[in-house]
Amino acid sequence: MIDIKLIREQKEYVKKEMEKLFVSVPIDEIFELDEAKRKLLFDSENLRNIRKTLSKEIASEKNAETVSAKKEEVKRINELIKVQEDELGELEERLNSLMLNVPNIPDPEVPVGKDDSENIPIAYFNEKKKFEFEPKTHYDIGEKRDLIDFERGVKISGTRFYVLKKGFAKLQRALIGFMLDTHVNYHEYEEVYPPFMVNEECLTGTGQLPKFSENLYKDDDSGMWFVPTAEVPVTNMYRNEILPMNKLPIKHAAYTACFRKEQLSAGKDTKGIKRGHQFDKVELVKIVAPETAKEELSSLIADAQDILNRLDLPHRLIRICTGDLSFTASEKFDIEVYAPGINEWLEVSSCSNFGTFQARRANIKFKRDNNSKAEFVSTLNGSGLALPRVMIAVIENYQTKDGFIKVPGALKPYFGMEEFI
RNA sequence: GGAGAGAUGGCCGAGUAGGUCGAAGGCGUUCGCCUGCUAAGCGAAUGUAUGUCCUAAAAGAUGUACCGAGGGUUCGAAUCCCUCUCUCUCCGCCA
Repeated sequence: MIDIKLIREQKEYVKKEMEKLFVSVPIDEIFELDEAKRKLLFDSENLRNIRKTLSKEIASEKNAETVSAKKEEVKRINELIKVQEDELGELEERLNSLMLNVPNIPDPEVPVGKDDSENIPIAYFNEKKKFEFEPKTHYDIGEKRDLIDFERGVKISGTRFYVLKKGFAKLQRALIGFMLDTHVNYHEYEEVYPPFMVNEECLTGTGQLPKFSENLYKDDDSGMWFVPTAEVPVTNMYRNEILPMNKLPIKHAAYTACFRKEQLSAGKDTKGIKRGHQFDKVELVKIVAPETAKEELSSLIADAQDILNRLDLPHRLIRICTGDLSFTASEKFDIEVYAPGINEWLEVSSCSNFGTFQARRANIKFKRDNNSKAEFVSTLNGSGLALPRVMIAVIENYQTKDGFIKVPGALKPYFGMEEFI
């Protein structure tokens, strides 16, 4: 949520920023609702003040007639208050629901562009590998060697589910361990293992709700939601908290499964394990003082990239333009890894700075010292990394001519004596 | 799932014949004094949200709300009533 005061005091500026996002946002309507709300609030507060005074007078008044006269007066005032506050409640509800759908304001450095075609690849890392043979796709290798079972995945769950077997199941497990270990041992993140199911406030707090409910799984019985990313439970660990400055920055690395409905047109991205309803991910989450957010974003990106560097995988960094920013982000970079079999750049991480946008929704604050007032923190996160696509990259980049996978050096400790999958 | 107890400010903990309670007291914290330094002692300050006035802004002044959440009774509720949530203890069940 953006600060309503921005709309109140700099309406035209906010409108211009929203234009950069190429979305239509009812800023004028919000502005007017806010005006009306404040006026009503002022009036009803004045009435309450009068009521309070009268009530106190009743308490000390001796004369019975005066007492009952004043009681009648307060009753009349209460009726007025009731009318005003009903209206106020309605206004606030409308205002709030509109505000919850206002996206974050982009950072000034984000290039203006209408959609993903205007994202900018800003750097390439690690050479693409040269093959003396035509590299196969991960799904060809997986099916041929019985390392992925797509049919049984569909049988037990449905479309876009698969079963990893043997070496591939182990590879995923090794990658999870490797990623967590790297972030904890070399990048100073604190590992957390959060619930995979959360209450509704969490999804509102990080901004998935109310706008994106159609992409989330929910258990109607308990009212709990399956996490679409570890960002949700981990950021919300600090919901409604005021953190002391010396706790910041908080850096967490968390493994979770992620669940998304991914209501794509049938046939898109259906091959392989690139996009499923359930996937594993190691997520990096930071809670920081606002003035450090931009440098923390840089180091977060570097931490995510480090995984790919240690695996020696070719990848590139993409700067996301305004039109392709996610709802909650003020600035975002994607990391894409190259997979030679399917010949695609695959998004394995999306690193975002949310500024105070999520902190406002989730009410996460900090105090610079004991006497200073609480301010909103900035939150950031990025995948570190998404498992299926790193799997694809490892499988396809490390394949041998005869369909085996050479274990990358960084993963050796997780494979013991095995050199090939 | 069954039975009982409870939910007050950063923490502990008063406060039920409803009124002057945003809330005693203690601890902690901050600032000042004192002291060779530290401790002790003394003094002061110390919640959040939101509105209005003032200001270039901050500061400041002032209003309102908040004693788990929501609703009700009343002129008036932390205090009474209802619903819900959570925590603790005991029993049952279970990986």
